[in-house]
Amino acid sequence: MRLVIARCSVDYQGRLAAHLPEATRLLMVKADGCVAIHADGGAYKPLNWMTAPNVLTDEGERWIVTNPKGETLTITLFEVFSDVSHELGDDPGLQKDGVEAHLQELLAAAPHSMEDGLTLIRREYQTAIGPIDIVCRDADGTFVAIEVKRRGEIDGVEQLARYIERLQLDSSLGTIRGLFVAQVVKPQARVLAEARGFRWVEVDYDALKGLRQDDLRLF
Amino acid sequence: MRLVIARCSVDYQGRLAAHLPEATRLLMVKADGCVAIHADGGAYKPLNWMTAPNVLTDEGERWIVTNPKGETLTITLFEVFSDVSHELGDDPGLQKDGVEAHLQELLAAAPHSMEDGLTLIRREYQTAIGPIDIVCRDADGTFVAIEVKRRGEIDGVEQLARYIERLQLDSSLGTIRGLFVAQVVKPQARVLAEARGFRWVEVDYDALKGLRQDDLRLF
DNA sequence: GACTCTATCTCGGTA
DNA sequence: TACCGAGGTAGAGTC
Repeated sequence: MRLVIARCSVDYQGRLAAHLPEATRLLMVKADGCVAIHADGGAYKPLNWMTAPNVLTDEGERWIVTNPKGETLTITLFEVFSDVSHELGDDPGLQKDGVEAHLQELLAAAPHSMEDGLTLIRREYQTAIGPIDIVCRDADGTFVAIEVKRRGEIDGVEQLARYIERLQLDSSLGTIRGLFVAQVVKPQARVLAEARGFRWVEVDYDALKGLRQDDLRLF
Repeated sequence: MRLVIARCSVDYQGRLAAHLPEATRLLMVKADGCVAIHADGGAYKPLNWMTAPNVLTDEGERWIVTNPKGETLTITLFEVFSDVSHELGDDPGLQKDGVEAHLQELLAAAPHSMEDGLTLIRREYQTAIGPIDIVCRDADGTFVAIEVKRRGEIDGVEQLARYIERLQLDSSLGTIRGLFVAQVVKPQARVLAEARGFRWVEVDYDALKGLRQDDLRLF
């Protein structure tokens, strides 16, 4: 990684046209060729950038970055205050915990935590307008389409409505009802879900993790 | 701005939990207090970060960043390779050209490029739930509500559906039909638009710009 | 301040 | 590879 602090102006021509007037900024060049131009505020997005793959031509007082799509980033350097390079090596990467995918996985492994008597049919059930998170069958044998969110808001309910509408058209599953599951279901989402005839349930992520721990201990 | 290159590990506890194992990375601290941790690849998003407002406690081998929402970022430093600071000052900011606003402007100036026989009624037509990008009248005198996107995806179709539903309630415009316009309309969005009874059209931004040039030459 | 929508989104997954 | 959805989305504009 190369870090240059310099007074510079920048022009980008590509998906849009953009210009940065002369000022002092940080130029960051990563090992994979990515270039980012940062000001001293406004995290974390750079003012301007170019993503890999690209080619950096360093003519000293002018850098020209081009990529295969024909986009160009032109940096004109007026004064360089600092220029340091350091080899960082590969990064082992970020370990995340608590995202929607994980929540969905835990729920699929324990459908009863959403509603008594549910049995899993399938995760990521494909339709023409996208996958339904979880499909189950309830105690009466009725199909239940389940939308999982970390935060249950209106657009999640709409998503579920679309899927069910679609399923009714495409398939011969008979009656399908909707179930909206989230760690927190916002008031507006509750109202809309009920208006659409869907049940909604709040689930506890940490309790689910505990459940999973118990499962692991059993086997 | 302070730039530290160090072997470190990082933990974030907040909207989710995340952990970065020990490795060499760039730590960027901006004048407004924002902290970002970058690896030597990947545009332009940091591996981990904390946005302002926050408080950085520098205990030498351990940095603890906390914000008013109760989120914490803990950075443990094992070895520091470089540590430079530089005052950048305020940035004049980015000047952009060529985003959705511009596309909308070009289309409003040339409604026939979306559909033959359209005449412009109004741009940014206000409703209780937000503005409709463009409202036109077609050859038969029917009102047409138009949603403009650079990339036409499902969200945009839903947005159009909400506006039209709202318009039908609020106004006495009679029948209103929807038109979904984008440079690219994704397959799922096509399916949903058709299911909702909306036409969809793909338009060419560069051709529209050419059109505008021609107009300018005429006057 | 709360809400809405855009983005040169980025990033990861999958067909 | 292209497409699609999630995001600690961030950031800008509006009410």
